[in-house]
Amino acid sequence: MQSPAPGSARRPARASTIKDVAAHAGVSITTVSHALNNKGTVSERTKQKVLESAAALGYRANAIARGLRTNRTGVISLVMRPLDWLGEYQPVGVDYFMRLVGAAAVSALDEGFTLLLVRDPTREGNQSITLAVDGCIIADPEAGDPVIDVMRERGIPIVSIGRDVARDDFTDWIGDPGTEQANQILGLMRDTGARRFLTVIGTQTNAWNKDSLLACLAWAEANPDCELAIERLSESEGFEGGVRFGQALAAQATEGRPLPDAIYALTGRHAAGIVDGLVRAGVDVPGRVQVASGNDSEQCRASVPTVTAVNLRPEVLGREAVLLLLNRIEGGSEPAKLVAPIFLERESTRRAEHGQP
Amino acid sequence: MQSPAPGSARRPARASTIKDVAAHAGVSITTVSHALNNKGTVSERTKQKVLESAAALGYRANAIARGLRTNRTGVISLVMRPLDWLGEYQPVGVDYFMRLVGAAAVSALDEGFTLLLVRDPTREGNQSITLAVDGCIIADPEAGDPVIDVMRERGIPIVSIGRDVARDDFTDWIGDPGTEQANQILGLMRDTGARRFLTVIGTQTNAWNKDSLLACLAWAEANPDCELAIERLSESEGFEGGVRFGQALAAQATEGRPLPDAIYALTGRHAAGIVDGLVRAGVDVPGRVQVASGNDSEQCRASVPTVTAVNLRPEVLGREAVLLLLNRIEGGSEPAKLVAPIFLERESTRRAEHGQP
DNA sequence: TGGACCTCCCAAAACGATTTGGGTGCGTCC
DNA sequence: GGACGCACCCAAATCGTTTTGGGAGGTCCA
Repeated sequence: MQSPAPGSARRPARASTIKDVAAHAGVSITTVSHALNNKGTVSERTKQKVLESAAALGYRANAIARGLRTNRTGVISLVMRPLDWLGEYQPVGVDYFMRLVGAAAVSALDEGFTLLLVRDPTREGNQSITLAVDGCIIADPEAGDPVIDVMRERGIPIVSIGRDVARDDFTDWIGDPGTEQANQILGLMRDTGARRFLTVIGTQTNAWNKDSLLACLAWAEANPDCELAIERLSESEGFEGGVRFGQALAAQATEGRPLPDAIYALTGRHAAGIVDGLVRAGVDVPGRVQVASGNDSEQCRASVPTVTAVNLRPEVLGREAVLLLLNRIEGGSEPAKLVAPIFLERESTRRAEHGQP
Repeated sequence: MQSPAPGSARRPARASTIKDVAAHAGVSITTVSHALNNKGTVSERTKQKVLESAAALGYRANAIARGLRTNRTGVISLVMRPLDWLGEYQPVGVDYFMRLVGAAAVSALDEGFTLLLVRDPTREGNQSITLAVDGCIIADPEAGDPVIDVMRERGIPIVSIGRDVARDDFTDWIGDPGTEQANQILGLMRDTGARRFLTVIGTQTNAWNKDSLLACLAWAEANPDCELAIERLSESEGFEGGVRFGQALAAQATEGRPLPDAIYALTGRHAAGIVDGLVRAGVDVPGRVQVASGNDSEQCRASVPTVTAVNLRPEVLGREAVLLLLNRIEGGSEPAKLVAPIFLERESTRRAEHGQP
C-alpha cells in the first residue's frame, strides 16, 4: 500500500466498479448485482464466483450510483435551528445542542443510517445533498418553518423536536409542551415564599418559548396572589446578556424599583448570567432573589451558586427523533412520544420547608 | 400546500427535474444545465427564460445525480474513533467529542460543505455513503488505522486529528505531540513538592496515549529525583473506573503501600473519578495527593475539588481539521497546524509558592 | 462566392448502479 | 416430437445530471 507523496493531488485511483467485477468473474453485470443483493436467480456456483471476484477487487458498490437508481441514500439530515440563529458556534453553554447531535448520530448509526448535519436547506444555492436524504429531523422549528414545507414538497419524511406552533396539522414531533415544567418551577418558588415573579423568554418563535409563555400566564391566572412580569431577551445574547440583565435589575432596585422575588429564565445561559450579574451586584441568591432555568446547561451546573434547572433530556430527544423518523421512512404511523423533562433542584432556589424526603 | 394525511406513506410527489425545466422553457437540457451553471454560451434572453422556468417549477438540481456525474458530493465525513470504542453514547463526560463534532460541523457548513457522522467505514456491509464523500476526517486514529488505508485506496483525501503512531509517512494531521503538556503538568506538581508520580493512561493505541507515555518517561529520565509509575485504565471504564481506581489506591495505602504524591490521568473522566474515589476514602486532595487531567471535561470542572486539566481545544481542532481537509481536496499542500493546548490550573493541584503573577 | 469565425444551441455519451423483460438450454410430460 | 416449465443468465432501459463534440445560421473579409 504505497502512499502518495505528501500533499500530492488526489490519486486518480479508480475504485473498481460492478463492470470490473463482472469482467473478472466472466458474467454480466446483472448477474453480479443479483448475486450481491440476493435477488433474481443465480446458481450457487456463479454466486460464489462473483463473491470471490468482488472480494479480490475490493469492490464496494458506489452509494451515489445506487442512490440515483433506488432513491435511497441511507442518510438522514439534522437541521439545528438554534445554529441558524446563533450564527456562530458558541464554545460554551450550548451543550443541549451538542448532546442532541451526539445522541442522534449514534442512534442513526445504530440503525444503519448516517447523520448529516446541515444548515437551512431552503436557502438557494445550497449545492449539497440536503434535499437528497431519506429523511430529516428539524430541531426547534420556528413558527411555520419553511424547512417543513420544502421537505414535504419533495416527499421527504420529516419529524421535529418541539412542535411547529403555526402548524397544528403537523403531529410528527417529539418533546414536551413545557406546561408541567413551568408549573413545577414557579410552584416551587411560590412555596418558598416568592410572590413577585419575572419570566425571561427568548425571542425566537419556537414552541418552547411560546408554550412556556402560555404556561406561565396560565399559572399566574391560577395564582392570583402572585404577580408575573414577562421580559424578552434574545437567545444570541447568551451568558453575557444575562449578566447585563441581572446587573440592570440590581441597579433599578437601588433606584426604588423593587427586585422580583423569583426569576424563571428559559435559557440556561441567560439564567446563569443573571445569577452572576445579581451576585456581582451584591444581591443574595437565593436569599433575596431565587433563579431557575428552563434548560439545563453547563453554566447552570458550574455557576456559583449552582442554578436550579430542567434537564430536557437531549439524549432521549435525539434518539426518539431518529426512531420516529425511521418509522415514517418505512411508512409507519407509530405515535410520537412525549419526553418528560427532569427537574433538577440546585442552590439558586430555596428549599421547601416540608419538601420531599 | 396540502399536507398528506398523518402517517400516510411517502408522497410520490416527483420533484421536478432538469428535463421538466427544459420542456417548460422550450430548450434542451444542455442549455438548462449551462444556463444554471454559467457554462458554455447561452444568450442572455435564453438564460433568463431558463431561470424563470426553474424558479416556476421550484427546480433544485438532484445532488445525487450530479454527484454521480461530477464525483463531488459536497459532503465530508467525520469518523470518531472514540465512538467506535465506547460502543455507546455516554451522556456525561465526553464533551471533548461533542465540541469537536460541533466545531467541525459548523466549520464545514461555513465552507459550503456538510458534515456526515459515520462509524467505521471499513466495515463490510456498510451500505451507506461513507465511501462516496469528498474527504474524511478521522479523530484519534489507532495505530495503523485501516480507515486511512481504505480512504487512500479510493483516492479520498483524509486528515486526522492526532497522528497515526504507526504511520510516519502520514503528515496530514493536526494536534499536538503532548510533550509540552506532560512536562508542564508533571513539572508543576514537582515544583509543589511531589516526588512519587503515577501516570494513568488509556488502553487505546492512539497518538495521545503513546506520545504522552513517552513524554512522561522522558520527563522521569530528566528528573532522577522523581519516581514514576505507569498504570493502564481502559477508556471505556469512565468515571466509575476512576472511582474504583482511586479507592483501590487508598485501600492499598492502609495496607502499607504508600500513595503517590501526584497522579496524572490522561482522561478527564478518569481523573475526576480518581479524585472522587480518593476523597471518598478520606484522602486529602490536593493536600496528600495532587491530581491532574490531560484532557479537560465537564467532570473536571464540576468535581469537588475542581481538577487541574489541559484544554485540548476541540473547537480549534475541529475547525482546523476541516480547513486542512478542504485544502487537500483542492489539491493544496498547506502545512498542517499544531494546536497548542491550554493549561488550566484548578484546585486539585497545589499552588506554586512563587508562581506566575 | 466561398471560407473562416463567431454565437447559440442541442443530441448523445458518459457516470455506476438496479430492474425489466426477455432469451437459452435442458428436462419432463403427454 | 412438440409443448411446457424451470433454472439460469443477460442486454438494455433507467435514474438525473454534466460534458463532449458538433451543427445551424449569421457576419465579415478576401
